[in-house]
Amino acid sequence: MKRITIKEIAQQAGVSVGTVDRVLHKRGEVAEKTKLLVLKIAKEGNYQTNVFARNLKLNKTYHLAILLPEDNEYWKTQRKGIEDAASEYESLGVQLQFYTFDRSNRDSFLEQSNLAIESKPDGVILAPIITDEAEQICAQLKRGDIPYVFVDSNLKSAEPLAFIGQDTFQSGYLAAKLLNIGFDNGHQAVITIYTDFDSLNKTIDERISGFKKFYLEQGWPLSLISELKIPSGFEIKEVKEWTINNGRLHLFIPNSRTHQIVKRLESTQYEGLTRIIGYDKIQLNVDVLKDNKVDFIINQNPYRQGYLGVQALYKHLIIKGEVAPLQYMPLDILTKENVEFAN
Amino acid sequence: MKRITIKEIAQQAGVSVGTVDRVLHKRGEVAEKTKLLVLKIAKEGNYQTNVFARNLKLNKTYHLAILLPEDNEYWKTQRKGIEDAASEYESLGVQLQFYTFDRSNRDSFLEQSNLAIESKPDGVILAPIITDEAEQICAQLKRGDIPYVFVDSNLKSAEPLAFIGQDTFQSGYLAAKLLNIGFDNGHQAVITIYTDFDSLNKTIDERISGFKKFYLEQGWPLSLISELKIPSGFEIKEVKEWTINNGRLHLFIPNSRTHQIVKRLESTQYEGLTRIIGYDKIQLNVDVLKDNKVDFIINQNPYRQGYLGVQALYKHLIIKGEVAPLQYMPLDILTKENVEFAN
DNA sequence: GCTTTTGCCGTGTACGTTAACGGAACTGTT
DNA sequence: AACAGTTCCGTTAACGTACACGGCAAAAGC
Repeated sequence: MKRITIKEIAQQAGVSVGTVDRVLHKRGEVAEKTKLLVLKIAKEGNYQTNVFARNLKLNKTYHLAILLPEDNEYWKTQRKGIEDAASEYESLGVQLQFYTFDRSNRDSFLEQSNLAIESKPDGVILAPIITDEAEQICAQLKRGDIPYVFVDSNLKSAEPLAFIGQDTFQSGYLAAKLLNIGFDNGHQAVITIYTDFDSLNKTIDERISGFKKFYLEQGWPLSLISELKIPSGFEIKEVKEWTINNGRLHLFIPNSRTHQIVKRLESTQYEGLTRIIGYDKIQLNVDVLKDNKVDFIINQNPYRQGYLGVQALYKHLIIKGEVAPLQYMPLDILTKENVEFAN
Repeated sequence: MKRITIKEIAQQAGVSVGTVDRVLHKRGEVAEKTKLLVLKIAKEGNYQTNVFARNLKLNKTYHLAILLPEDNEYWKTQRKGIEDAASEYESLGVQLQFYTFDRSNRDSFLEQSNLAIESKPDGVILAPIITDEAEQICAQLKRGDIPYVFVDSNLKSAEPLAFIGQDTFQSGYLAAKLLNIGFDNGHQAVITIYTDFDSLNKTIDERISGFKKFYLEQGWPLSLISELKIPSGFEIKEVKEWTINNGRLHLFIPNSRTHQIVKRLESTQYEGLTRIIGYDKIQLNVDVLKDNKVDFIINQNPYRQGYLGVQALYKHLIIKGEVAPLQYMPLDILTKENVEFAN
């Protein structure tokens, strides 16, 4: 299907390209009658603006502000995806500006957000993990008509251009299932929680809720599930006590510190049979996975999240096309056997 | 980092844009001395051709020939990914032309391939599942300087612009692992093979090899593994005989017909305990997965394969950027719990 | 010496869109 | 009738690249 140009529209309508342009851009100053005529011809002629011509003319560089933490490999991978996407789109005028905040510090988030906003970006990618403050910031962005994309966590009320991340509740549900494959009866499980770290985190809560839901649905008593609260500088002596009845233990680690727990189990020379599941394909977790010390890792595809974040803004800003508002990452199950092929 | 334009290069070199253009396009007719000067300035000025300007000028539509089978949902999903990608890139001049062949018929492949080549496409996406003929075709494409991308299966010798698909061997290995989770000793397994269908298929062979490798590595006797050859219009009476010793059976279905096998098991009222794994997230398999009649499905991400195939050619033809030659799909493990989030 | 060939280079136009600018035609006011 | 204000529209110059075309000089040919 061939596409018509504004010049052709102008010819057919008996007006000039300037008029056609005013109609198509809703810049006013055109008689209702001619406006309708132009629109009619445009529609019939399958008019779509030529992306190349538009961007050549505008000759704009698109500044994307990236508002993320950087404290671990998960976030670094997320950044890597963003950088790779940006370098692909570099020739199309996409440029990045990173603003890094400390996710245990609300003020640092606000400070960096304000810096980002002051830079008057064309689009923003952010992880709204500090919810209240993120809502404030998004309200500001909305007022300034700056599109923003969420990665990692969602904040439905803030109505982002797109959310890119995982269904955390369901991932916990899946974790419970995987821990119980091959066992017909409900099994004892321990959830490890870092008191100084996970307690502020909605994501962790949702994973745990999903985990419990599985036990409920199976008709297993929730008393099977214990929560091990771990303060900073922890010891896992308590693990032994929880496994006396049958010597087998299920460990659900709802954050990315699986490797730490495993190391601790080793140092306390725990010998009961265990099945362990954790989150995030960071190198230390991959190591323990390959060593058969962890059975499953659920991957959040941080690289892809970052990549898709940039792509969403690219589509919105440059192509001016539709963007899927909800882009759920798959609930990737990683084992020793397939971890090499995960991204 | 700002980018220089050919006009600026021309100015600095004291020549005209025409000369700069001749240098950059290696069209000759320019003195060695000025050529070197121009290249030097271009390099120092970080020259990159403006994608918008180039494509506006060229005003080309890029015709991609898609050479795939269409006999089942797997291939249809693959096509869907291709179509979606193409519609995203439509405004950039990407157009598709489908050529559908019957994968059990060499001649139909050759016929469609030749049609595709005669259409003088700018790029080709194909599944080289009929290996010998595919090599012929690729040789022709190479002679015509037409870039081609492989999806689904690879053919290393043909040196495609990119291969996009799964490591089939490793996927079989993974399947064996998943079937044996929770069992410390080697377990009896049955592999189902469609004699009229799978026998020509290299992919199936590799999956089975990978499956066996797992047993070997565990030190389990290969005699545990039986192969059930299924002719057209099959009956699965034999299944019962293979499970008398302990009543538990592992089923490995190395193709996408898992749902058929399950239906047969039901109709023969087989009551032994089974764990079943198959391939491909087609609706019928999703149904039996959700019904708890199948434990795992390994997904090949056909949608993503198709999407990435178009993207690879887009990058090569329009952006003129680098394309990763080996793009392995993750070995996606699907269960009842996460199948909704797979793509 | 002249013409012809060759090597090298500049000019000009077009691709489709955008938006500033200016101007014609019309309306309303004094 | 003169003027200002409003509404509507056309003209034009970019944006950076690609390439056809023509042209000038030096080298080659007779």
